[in-house]
Order: sequence, then structure tokens, then C-alpha cells
Amino acid sequence: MIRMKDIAAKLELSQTTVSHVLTGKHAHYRISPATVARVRTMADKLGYRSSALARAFRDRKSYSMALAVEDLTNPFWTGVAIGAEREAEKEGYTLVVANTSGNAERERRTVQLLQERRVDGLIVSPVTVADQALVDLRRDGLPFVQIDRSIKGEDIPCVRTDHVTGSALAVDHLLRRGRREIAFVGGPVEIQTFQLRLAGFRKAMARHGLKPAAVELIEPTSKAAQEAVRGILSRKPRPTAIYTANIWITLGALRAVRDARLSIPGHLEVVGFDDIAEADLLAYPLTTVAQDVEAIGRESFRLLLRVMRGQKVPREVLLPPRLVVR
Amino acid sequence: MIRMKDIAAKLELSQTTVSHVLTGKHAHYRISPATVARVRTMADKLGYRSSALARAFRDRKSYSMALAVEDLTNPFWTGVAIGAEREAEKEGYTLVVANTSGNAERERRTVQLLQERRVDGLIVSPVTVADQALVDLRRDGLPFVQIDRSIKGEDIPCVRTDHVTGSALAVDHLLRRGRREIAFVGGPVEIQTFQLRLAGFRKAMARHGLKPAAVELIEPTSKAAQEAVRGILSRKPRPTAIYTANIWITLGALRAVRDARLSIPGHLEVVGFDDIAEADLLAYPLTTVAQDVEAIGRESFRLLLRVMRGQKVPREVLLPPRLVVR
DNA sequence: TCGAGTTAGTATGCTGTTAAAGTGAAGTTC
DNA sequence: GAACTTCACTTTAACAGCATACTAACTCGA
Repeated sequence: MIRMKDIAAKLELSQTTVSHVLTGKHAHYRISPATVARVRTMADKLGYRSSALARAFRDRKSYSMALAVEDLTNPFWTGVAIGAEREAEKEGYTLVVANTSGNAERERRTVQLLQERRVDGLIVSPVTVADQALVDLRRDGLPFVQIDRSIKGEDIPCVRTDHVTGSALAVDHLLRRGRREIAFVGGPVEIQTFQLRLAGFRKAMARHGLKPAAVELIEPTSKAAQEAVRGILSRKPRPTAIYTANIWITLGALRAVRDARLSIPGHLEVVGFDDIAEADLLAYPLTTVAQDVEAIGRESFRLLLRVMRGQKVPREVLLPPRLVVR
Repeated sequence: MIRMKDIAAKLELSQTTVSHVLTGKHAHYRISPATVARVRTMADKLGYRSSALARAFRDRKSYSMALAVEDLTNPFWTGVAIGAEREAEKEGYTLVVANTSGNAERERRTVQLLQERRVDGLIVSPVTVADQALVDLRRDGLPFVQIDRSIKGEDIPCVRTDHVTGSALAVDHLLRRGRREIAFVGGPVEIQTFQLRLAGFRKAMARHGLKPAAVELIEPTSKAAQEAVRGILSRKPRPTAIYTANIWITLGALRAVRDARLSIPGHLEVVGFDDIAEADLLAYPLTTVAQDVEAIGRESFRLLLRVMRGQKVPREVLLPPRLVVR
């Protein structure tokens, strides 16, 4: 790899002069136009690539941020990543996307790795509400914000969709359509996302004097949901609607409906959290509570920047969900 | 941030000794067990995180690789990224995933950025068959391999699905089902992926003495495909099958079929390249040519490692496609 | 007391940035 | 015209955190 030193040697200049030119500070240091041209030409000719590594080392600032999320096969997280990446690029930062696999131990390792990489800031989606790795992180002083959910008892800003309102949208929609026996299928409440969606569901039901027809908390996978919904569908009386709190659960529910040879909306209705790009092509009309995923990514990056600059930040940024009726 | 120096100062040891301990070389340098313990305890207590930045700088090796792909909303690329990431982690590397947006200029910038970050190697999916950025990259000596497609005239290894065979699978399937009037809808041939899929399609048809019912090359988006397929469906006679060369095109085609109120397989059949996780829930039975996306990621990472180690590498690694009949 | 075996320290370099200093020529002052 | 200043341009030196080759000091038994 070509270094500044090499360019300097070739031109019999000091490395400093080369630096002045290549960082565009030649005006400030009054480097002669001839020298500027010579340096630039030589840099080009040798294919010089400045070392962001060396610069980061010197500046004690890597100009990179990290986004640690749990499942990049989930379009929610992909969308968030794209939103954050776009904003990062605009601000001159590199975004490193890392995987926690929704696993506390892996999250701990990932966060440590990112600290070692000296990322300037971190956007992270806590695996559980009691996430020691993040409490430690705070102690270490690495600026970070949370996304989609937050840990308990620490005052760390969080960007997420208003899950409670999202659930209300789902429930109100179903009630408007005359469905009053509504079952909830969600993930574990250790994950705040599900906790809030469930709370919102209960609250919306209660507001109408209704009780959930069923509440199932399972692993948020299609398979587990398929199983759980199979159970729900075999109940007598059968619920007239199911509210599924996550995309995988929604897909599992639809599979269970198919397996039971029931029809939507004839036998029951399904409303799911998270929109599905191919929803219009599904065999079943599926209403969803859609989140503005890229906005979540974008806003969390912006929030992180504010945190890093020591500006005042809100404790929570809630983005409104949107009901997509089909 | 705590440095080795800080630990050394606290313990009244030299930085060297601390380094010896923390890099696990205390046996080799015969550091006394007591000292080892003291150093470790202090490192722990202070929350020391070694600077991968400083190490990378010193070693002139960042232990990071990059994967540059064009569209992370496409499950193909997400899958590839996950496969590569998994393998990278196994080998002690960090994988940086970068976006080229399928745009030559952005690709050039991305590659340059990655070079500046001093990634040790690069896995890249060339935007076009004549990709100057990659020819330059080769000159710079950065080890890299190609994924899914390759540039012309350079002898750079490439990992991809056997697109030609994939097309043959699709055609043979349709012919077995008695469909002989098959239309092809694909992306621009500047992208080798589509070029090969089209070539495979033509070859398979020719082998049976058939001519394509239509060949449409469009932007690989659902919208463009919907439009193009609308045209195809209004032809007289109407093709009895459509082979769509990419996931977005497939979805667009299905939308066009829906808009035309045609049925599958009654009026026509659709076979698409790339599998869709929710395919079983779609309103139309959809047969697909599935790729082992994670294997592509995994194998390309392995190949890259071999390149970096100067081992002999095949020019091409072809992974077999698999027909998923629905 | 010599040397082997232990244990720890000194010095150096990796690349880029920047404050501070230097150089040589032209201009100014007494 | 000698001494000083100014200006335009460039260099010197130090530093960021870690790894390691080399060096040093100390202990102990022969």
C-alpha cells in the first residue's frame, strides 16, 4: 500500500506537505500551486489511498457507528439498517451492521467487539429488558441509543414505533368489523416490543369492555405460531379474529388458518404487526399495522448524533404506526 | 478509554508486560502467575477494551473483510450476507457489509472507502460486466472475489449459482407440464446474472426445438415487470408460461396475472428464479428455482481466504440450483 | 562467581495530522 | 548598507495504542 511518505519521497517533499495537500488544507498552509499539482498527480499515479485506519487511530475517532440488531432476515431490521445507513452516509459516517441473534451472550460479545473496533456510537436493540451488557456499556461511556425497545431503569433514549397505539389500531379495526373475540399471539414479554404490543392490546380491549379470547406468548417464529394458532383455532367457540404481534407470527398464523381450511374473512380475520411487501399477493387478505422502518433507522441515527454532541435528547422518540387495511 | 498504559501505571509494571499478558503470550515470555493474575484483574476492573484500531494499524491487517452488494432488501443478498458473516466470524474476521445500490459510481466510491478502511479482502458483486473499479482494484492488489457474476476479461474467481442450469430446470419443468409457449422476463444483460439466465433459457428451449414466446429485458423491479407482463398477457396467442428471472420480476408478474384476472395454473404458469419464503401462502402456486444463498456467502468467503493465503483457487465455483415445485 | 533460568523493561515502528519552527527572498527602516 | 521584518512556502517533531525484538536485572545452584 502506498503511503504519504512514499509520495513525499518521490517528490522530495516532506510528508507534512503531502498531508496538507491531500487533506485539502493547502490554502491554509499556502502550499504553492505547483506543489499542490505535483502532489496530486503523484498520488493519483501511485494509486494512493489514505488510511482511514491511521487517521482514526490518531484522531481517536473512527467515523463509524454500529447498528446491532437481532435478525437481518426480518424485513423490519433490514429496513431499519437501510434507513440508518443512508443517514450515516449523509453525515460522513460508516455504519457497521452487526448481528446479535437475539441472544444475550452473543450480544455481549458483539458489543465488546464493536467497542474494540472503537465505533464512535452504537444503535442497539436490547435483547432483554434487563440487559447487563448495555448497563456496562453506559458505564464505559460509549454513546448509544436504543431502537425498538429499551432496558429497564436506565435513562437511555429509544426510538421506536408506538406499539401501544399500533395495537389499538389493530383492535379498533377488528371491532369496527364486528369481531369481538380476539386472540393475541405474541413473543415473550422479556422483549419489550411484545410487552408493549400486548399491553396495548389489553388496554384497547378493556376500553371496549372486552377480554382477550386468548393470549399466547411463544417464540416469535412461524413454526411456533403455526402450532399455537392451530390450538387457538380448535377452541370452541373459535375466536373470530387473531392479532399477531410480529411478521413471523403472522405468517405462522396464516399457515395454521390454511391447514385448518378456514377462510379469511369468512371464518376469522387476522391482523398482523409489520407489513409484508407481498401481502397483496397472499391467498388471504391481510391487514397489517405497518411501521415506518426506514424512519426508525434514520431517526435513531440522528438521535445518536445528538447524544454524541452532548445535545439535549428526548428519552423516547415514538413514531406513529399506520394501519394497512386489506 | 482505558489503555494498556493505564493498567501498567496502576500496577507499576511496564506496558510490555501488560501486553504480554493480555495477548496470552505470558507463557512464552515467562510472566509470573502472580503478575498475570494482577494484570487480568486490573484489566477487568477498569473495563479495558483493547483497541482493534491500534492493533490493525500496527499489524497492517484489520482482520476485517467487506461484502459489497447491491440491494439488501433482496432476500438473496441478505442470505448471502448472513452466510458470509457466519463464516467470517468462524474465522475470526469481522464482515463489513456495504451497499453499491447497483450503481457503478456508488460502487466505485464504496470500494474506495473500503480500501481506505484497509479491509483485508473484498467480496463484491460487479455492477456491470465491464467494471473499471474492479480492474483498478486488482491493480491495487487488494484480494477479492466476485459473487453471483463476474467482469469480463479478468481472471478473478467467482462464486455463483449455475444460472444456466437453473434456467434449464425451469424450462424442463414447464415442458413436462406441457407448456411450450414460454416467455422470458429478465433484467438487463449488462448484469451477467441475467445474461446467463437468458442464455440458459434460450439454450434449453433450443434443445427442444422451441423458440421463446417472448423475451423482455427490463429494469428488475416489480413495477417494470408488472407493466411488461401486462403486455405479454395481452398478446394473441397468449403464452402459456412465463419464466421470470428474479424475485422482483416474479412478484411483478404475479401482480400482472392478478390484474388480468387470469388463473395459475389454469391460464398460464409462472416459474421464477429465487425462492420466496412466503411462497406457500401466495394466492398463486409458484414454482421457483431456489439458490442456496447462504452457501454462496459461505463459499465466497472461503474462496477469499484461499486467495489471501495465495492458495490455488478455481476460477469459478458453481453451486447447483434446486427446483421447488408448487 | 559464573551462567542458566526467570522475569520485566526499553526502544521502535506502524501512518497520518498538526502545532511550532525554519528558510530564503523580498521589502523596510534608520 | 546593515539589521530587521514580513511573507510565502515547507519542514521538524511529537503523538495516537499496541506488539515485539532486543536488552537488562535478578535469583539460585554449581
